[in-house]
Parts: sequence; C-alpha cells; structure tokens
Amino acid sequence: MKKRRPTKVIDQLDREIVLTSAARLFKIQGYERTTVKEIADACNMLPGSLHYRYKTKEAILIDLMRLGLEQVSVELIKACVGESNPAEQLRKGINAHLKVLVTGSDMVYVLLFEWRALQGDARKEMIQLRDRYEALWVGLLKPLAQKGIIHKDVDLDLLRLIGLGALNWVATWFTEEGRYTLEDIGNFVWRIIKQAVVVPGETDI
Amino acid sequence: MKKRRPTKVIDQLDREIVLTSAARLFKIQGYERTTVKEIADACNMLPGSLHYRYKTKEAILIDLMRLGLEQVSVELIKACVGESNPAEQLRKGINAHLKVLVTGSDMVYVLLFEWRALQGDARKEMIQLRDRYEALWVGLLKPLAQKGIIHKDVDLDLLRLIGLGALNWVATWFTEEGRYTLEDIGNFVWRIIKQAVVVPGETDI
DNA sequence: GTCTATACTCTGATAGAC
DNA sequence: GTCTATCAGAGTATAGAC
Repeated sequence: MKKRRPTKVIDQLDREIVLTSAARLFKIQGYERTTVKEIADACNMLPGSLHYRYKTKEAILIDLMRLGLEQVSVELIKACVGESNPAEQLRKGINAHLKVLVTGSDMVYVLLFEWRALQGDARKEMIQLRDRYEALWVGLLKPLAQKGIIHKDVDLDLLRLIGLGALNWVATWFTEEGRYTLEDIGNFVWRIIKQAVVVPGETDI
Repeated sequence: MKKRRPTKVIDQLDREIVLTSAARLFKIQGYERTTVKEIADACNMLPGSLHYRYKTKEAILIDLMRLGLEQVSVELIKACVGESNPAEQLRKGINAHLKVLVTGSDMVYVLLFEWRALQGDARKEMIQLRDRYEALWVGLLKPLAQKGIIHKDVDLDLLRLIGLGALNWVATWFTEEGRYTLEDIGNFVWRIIKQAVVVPGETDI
C-alpha cells in the first residue's frame, strides 16, 4: 500500500497559496482590476487548475475574507489571552488589530476594504462575519465598563465603531518609510482613549 | 443678433449633472463595476454625447474627485468662518466633515474611497488634493495648540490623521435608520477629542 | 487533477452621418 | 453638439483531452 499525504492537508496548503496570492493582488490592484489569470500566475497555476479549486472569482474573494476574519480574530485573542489587567488587554488589542491589518495578512485588508465588491447574499454574510469580529471587541470593552474602568456614561458601541474606524483608516496612509511606526500610532490611539474614557487611577486594577 | 446663454454656463451645468450621476453610481456600485453606458443613461444622454464631454471614464472620475474636494473644502470653511472660539470651530468642523461625507455629495465619498481606482500620475494628483484638504485641518488645529487649548505634547499630525480616519470610516456603516444620528456621532467624537487633548477650562477662550 | 483551447459576454472607445 | 453603429480588446467561465 502506497504511503501518501492525506488529501485534506494538500487541499489546505493549496487554499492558503491561492488565497495569499489573491489577497496580495486584490490589495494592490483592487478586486475588480485583478484577473483570474493573474491570480493563477501568482500561484504558479494555470487558469484551468485554479478553476478546479474555485468555480468563480467571487468564490475566491469570499473564501479569502473568511480566512482573513479568522486570522484577525485569532491575533486579537492571542494578544489578550494571558493578560489579566483589562485595560492592558485593550491596549494590546489595539496594537494587534493594527499590526495584522497593516503589516500582517493582506486578507484582513481585503476583508475590510473590498466588501463593496460583493453583492446580495455574499455581502450580507460578510457583514455578519465582520459583526462577529466586532463582538470580540464588545467582549473586551464590556468588562472595562462593568469594573468602572471606563466611565459609565460612555456609549460602548460608539466607542467600538469610532475606535475601529480610526484604526482601519490607518491602512490607507501608513507606509513603512513614514514618520510613524505602528507602535507610535497604537500608543497614540491608546492614549486618546485612555484620557478620554478611562477613570483616572483605574488602569492598574 | 440672437440672444443666448453663454456657452460656459451650459457646460458647467452639464458638468454637474454628469458628475452627480456618476458619483451616485460609483458610490453604490464602485467605479469599476459602473459602465459608461450606465452613467450616460443616468443623465439622459447617449454614450456618444457623454464621450463628447469626457474622452475617458477615468477623466470622469478625476474631474469628479476635483469637484468633491472643492465641495468638502467649502463646507469645512463655511462651518468655521464666523466662529471666533477655536474650540467651537473644531467642533463645527467635525460635524461639517461628517455631514458632507455621509449625507451630502456622493463625490466626497468617492474621493475618499475610490482613489485606489486611479493609477500613476492621476493617483498622485489626487493624493496631493487630499493633502490640500487636510491642510485646512492643520489650520484649525495649529491655533488650538498655540493658544494652549490643546496640550503641548499632542502630535497634531497624528491627531488629524486618526481623527479624520475615525470620521471617514463612519461612511462605511452609517445608515439613516440606524441607532445614531450624525449629530450623535459628531458629538461623541468631539467629546473624545475634548476630553483627551483639551486642557480643562480652556474651551471657552 | 492538470492543461489547452475557446466560447461567450461585456465594455470602453471611436467613426462618421446628421 | 448629438446620435447610430460598431470595433477591438479583455476577461470570465467552460469543455474536454490527457
């Protein structure tokens, strides 16, 4: 009996290669301007082989976004787990989101900036996925409010929406060669939030 | 001698009709998914007539962005002129930016979200235009720092970049039917900024 | 599973009569 | 300035041999 790698493992590898290549192209050129031939070229496949994995170009985008959401969720959780101070959790979460969005996987960028390319049901599904990610942030912010670290009268939903917006937009102007490092930016956002909504002296609980 | 409207006036009217129609389509469908035929239909023209005004689809986008930038600049200036309190100028500026972006001209939305559709020189020109708009914000923030209303150690460039990012991202999730009005959102952002960077008691100068 | 070849559609742009 | 007709090119998806 011949020994061989389980089919599943090979498929998973292919999936990552295809989606990583596609994400880079989608980020640079945009989804619409990128052709399936370019994607195939980028992962050393012929268009026919790519079509064997994904029947349509849209299917690639959808699967890519699912993986991107998984990646950013994992990074956010990793950054907070093992940190007992909830204020520090928030600070680390901000830095993690920035890092994975800007210097990490292109899939997260595409997830956030190309959802308009999807229509109908697919768009709805992606919005639901995005909501699920944002629910992780609710889970970070709620304990801070309950413990009195964040002022009682701060609207947590608005804080999340505005805060994530501020972070997401960074991806539109950040460059490695710019004046600011990602840490500079993360620290700045953290300081703003801390000074605006955190009760003084409560960050060390 | 026949009396007739000066040619310039007619051209200017046509320009606004074309660009307004195009902006609405670009905002809903995105630039790439919108066809020149759709634009022509939307302004009751035939493709040939549209082509007489704009030789290429890209030329429409570029002119649209120029006009969008002009509009948002005018609204920002209008909101601040006649307000002597610099802190109040900032508050009104925030609301003006939000309003024109979200409920005002679709051109401003397109200006901010479709710059990736441009390539090469055209993209560089638009980035320069965006920088010119941001310079207006520098003009709002600098006096606040010089008068000691904003803490000396706040990086004004980061404050501008992060603040505008927070505002711009609102356009991706705001709906008229949602829980928050534009005023709610503007007030929230203003409060965050005020509590984070404004020296207490200095807002009434 | 992979590769070649191609069908079919759409679109931006143009030519030229009026 | 406007309209009809059309070209040339690009791009997605598919069929079918291997």
